[in-house]
Amino acid sequence: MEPGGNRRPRRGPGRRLPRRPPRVQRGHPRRDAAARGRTAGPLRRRRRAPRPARPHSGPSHPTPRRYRRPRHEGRPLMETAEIASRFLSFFEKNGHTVAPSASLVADDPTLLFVAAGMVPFKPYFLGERTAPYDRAASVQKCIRTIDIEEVGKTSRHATFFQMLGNFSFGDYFKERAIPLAWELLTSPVAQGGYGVDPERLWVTVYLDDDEAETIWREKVGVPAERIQRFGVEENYWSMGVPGPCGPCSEIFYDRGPEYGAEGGPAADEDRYVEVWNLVFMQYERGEGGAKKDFPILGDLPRKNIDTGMGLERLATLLQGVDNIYETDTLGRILRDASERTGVAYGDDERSDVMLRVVADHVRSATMLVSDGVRPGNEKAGYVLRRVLRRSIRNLRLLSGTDASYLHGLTETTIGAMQGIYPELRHDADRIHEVIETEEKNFSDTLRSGTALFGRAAERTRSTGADRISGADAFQLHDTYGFPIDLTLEMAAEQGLGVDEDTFRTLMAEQRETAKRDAKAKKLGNADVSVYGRLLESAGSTDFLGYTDHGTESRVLGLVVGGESVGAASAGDQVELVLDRTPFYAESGGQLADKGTVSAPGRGTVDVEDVQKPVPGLFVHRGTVREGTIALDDRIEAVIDSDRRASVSRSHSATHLIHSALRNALGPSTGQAGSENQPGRLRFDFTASNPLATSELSEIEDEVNTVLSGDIQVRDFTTSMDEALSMGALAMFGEKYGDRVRVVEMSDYSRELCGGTHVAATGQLGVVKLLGESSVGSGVRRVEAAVGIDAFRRLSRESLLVGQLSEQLKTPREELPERIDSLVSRLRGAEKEIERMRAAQVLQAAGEVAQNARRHGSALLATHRAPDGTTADDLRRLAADVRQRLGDDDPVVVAVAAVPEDRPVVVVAVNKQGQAGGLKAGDLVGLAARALGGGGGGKPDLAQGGGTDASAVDSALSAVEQRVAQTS
RNA sequence: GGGGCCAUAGCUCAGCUGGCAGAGCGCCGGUUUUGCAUACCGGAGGUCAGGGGUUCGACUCCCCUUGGCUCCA
Repeated sequence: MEPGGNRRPRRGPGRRLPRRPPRVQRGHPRRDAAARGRTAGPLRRRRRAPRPARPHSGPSHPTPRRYRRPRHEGRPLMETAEIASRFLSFFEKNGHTVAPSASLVADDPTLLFVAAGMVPFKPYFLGERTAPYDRAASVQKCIRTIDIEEVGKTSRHATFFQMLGNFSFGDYFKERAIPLAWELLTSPVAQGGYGVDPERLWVTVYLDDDEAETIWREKVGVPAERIQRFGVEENYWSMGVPGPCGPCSEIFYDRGPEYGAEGGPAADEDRYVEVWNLVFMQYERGEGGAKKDFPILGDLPRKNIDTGMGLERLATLLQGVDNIYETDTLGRILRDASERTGVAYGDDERSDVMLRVVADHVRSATMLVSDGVRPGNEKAGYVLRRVLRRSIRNLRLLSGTDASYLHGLTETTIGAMQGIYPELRHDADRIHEVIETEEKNFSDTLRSGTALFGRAAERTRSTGADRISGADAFQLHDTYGFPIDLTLEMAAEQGLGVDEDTFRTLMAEQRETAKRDAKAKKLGNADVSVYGRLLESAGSTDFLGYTDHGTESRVLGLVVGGESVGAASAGDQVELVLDRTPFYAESGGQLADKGTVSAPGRGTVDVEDVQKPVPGLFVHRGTVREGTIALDDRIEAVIDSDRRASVSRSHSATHLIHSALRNALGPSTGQAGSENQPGRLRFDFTASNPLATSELSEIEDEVNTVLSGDIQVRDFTTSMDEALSMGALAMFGEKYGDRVRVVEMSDYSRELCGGTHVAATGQLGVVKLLGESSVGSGVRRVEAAVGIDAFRRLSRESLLVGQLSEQLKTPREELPERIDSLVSRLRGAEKEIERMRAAQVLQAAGEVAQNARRHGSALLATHRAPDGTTADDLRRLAADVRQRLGDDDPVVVAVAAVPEDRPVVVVAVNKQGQAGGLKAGDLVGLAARALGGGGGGKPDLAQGGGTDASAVDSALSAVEQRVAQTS
């Protein structure tokens, strides 16, 4: 850490750095170091020496804000949106289906986010699902946070990026993928290509992939000297599990001699930058220990193509700028951050890094929120929180103030990105709200953290140390979320250091325990592969439950204790996979059906739960009630129809409540989860404030009015686009482009939904909201009873009110006022009693004081108050008597009583008494021991007690003895 | 998934090794009559999140539940 803190990096004359000269004139430009990334070390060590102070440039001359525009003057700049649309139309022209970007939140439970362009297509490559097309192309949003610390320090690390990719599912292979990529890159701009100079392109192929090399040389015409061979590390792809694998071929761009040595990608990674990676899924790989050491089982029956080209990186090259942060989109955000904070870009490496971090993080946060992620303490929400808080922190460092720039920057980000993602504009209000709420939460954290820091600093100084301990710094970070860089900075401001080594050790320890734990958890996860294999052998389960409550079917899979078995017998916990099923598997908040699966004459299974551990596979969990059940058995599957009907009522009610909520709170209210049980439902939604009671009853009223209209409930299947254009509500993470099921209740409610519903809303009977509560920050929950359960509840409550009315002899409508008045009268009466009792106790004070006896110089007053006198009263009495006896002589007052069944004793001693060695605590301890207990307090007033109520008098005389001895 | 912390007046929070539940702001009343939070005096306001335990005695110690904050994965 540098002395003096770094709160205002650009302030202070010594820090001002000269603007960089244009890059071509630089012998060994600083940016090259940045481009070299991780190998270059922390940036601040590469800072140049400051230039002498600039000549005085006149009064009231504002600091010029400089931002280096991309170096493209004189030729048209191809904007990122244009690069993306060219990519898609090129492949569309070549027979590809354009697939819209999937949500950043991965459909795959093993992944936190979509981190590569091929993720949405993974099921097709793995053969889990049949692709609806042979060829596809996409621009895919991606989030990757592993390198979050590198962001801004290198030319290409970002937490959010977009991948251009074309995919072939058993259709074309190398012979077509290679020329297509080349054609798009090199064909002239006027003809829809990117117009890259072919002379600047190099390619690499895998060690033994002669086939690819031949295509490059003969079909494309790349000279042999610009083709290089790379090994497993760079040019071989596999997923680390059995499945497809194969060689890759990459296209590199030569940025020119000023960036490094000649000799192709093998020689210099900074000069030759990777542009496009073509993956040829050619072989089937087997089980293997190490990641690069596995057996090849043979050729894949259907070979696939998966390619990926980083949109930001391509834009960097096509726009002739130095790094991804200076391209049109990120550059716009960066420039905005620079203007808002008043910190010029290009002046100082450290503030440049911060500006880049802000640009990247604000963009990531905006995109994440748009895809439905909310800041939280785990998983996706935590990643979002981290990037948001890092941006706020960096903005504060840059501007040197606590001012908020996030709203404006988010707005700029939406403007910069809406060309590719028009939904951002539509979601703008919600995005702003989420981000600003988090900003406020972070401020609260910082405020309380600052107070805690102050205490830690005080503690440090009081022990004479000059460094805040690592444990304190870690506690601030771990428990209170107070960032370590802030601790360092504030410590420096107070002339203190921080024990960073210990801090790091503690951090490493925490990481270790979390990892160990995650590993232990893996054991439970391992059996997911069982279901993968089942899906492979059995195929997707046919779901008949929308229309049928029972069907004949066949047992295709049987799992006991996580292992596939051939048969199970009575008492076994089993998991069944059927050919087809009427059982609804828990999803979309709707609980699973229950029922039975029986093989006539052989055995019966009670089905308790149904889940889809992998998409498409229904797993029926239950217990074999009698007989046996075996693979290939012909069975009868029947669901519990009453339960189903009840759950369906809840689900339909959920849709009505959803609509009513949106009508009441506005369209930014989104569903955040739900659970439909028989007769009861729970609906979570986004809202920053609690619902007023009046709003709740309005919503309830609206729902019941609508349902009594007995609207037909209709469902149909359509395309996602069609559904959205009809205004159907979709949860986040819904797969775009797929066929979707829509459930509609005339124009009142229309939602994408896979669940089961009633035929008409009249079947719901009545919906009763039971209450509203908070689930977490920004998310609230309503619960409701539906149908007969709702009726019974209302009926019970009505009965209860009747009972109250009778007991209080008050008409029902007047109950609230009646209770109010009863409560306040009761309180008044209690206070009066308290007051009177205290007065009564104190009445004795005069007499007690008069009866004080003298022991030597000391005055001792003892008194046994009547039973029922409380400890509070005894204290008042003792203090009162002590005061009456004055300060002239040493005074001891000992009073005792039995408030309930156990005796209490209080001793008061005045100043002189204490000076003479009479301590209330000691005396009371003496008395309390006589009572069979203990006691304590302060030297002037102490209290004790015991269990033996008959010993009160001897307790008081024990005090008297001691006083007599001492005085 | 695994840790850490917190819950006290309407709000923000103090409350030490268990012994009388507090401050600031806000609110109400009075005096003052005002240059951007006017000053002064007085007052009301508490199931110390809920439940159990230890103890003569629990806001304080232990356990459970609920809610919130936070870190790591």
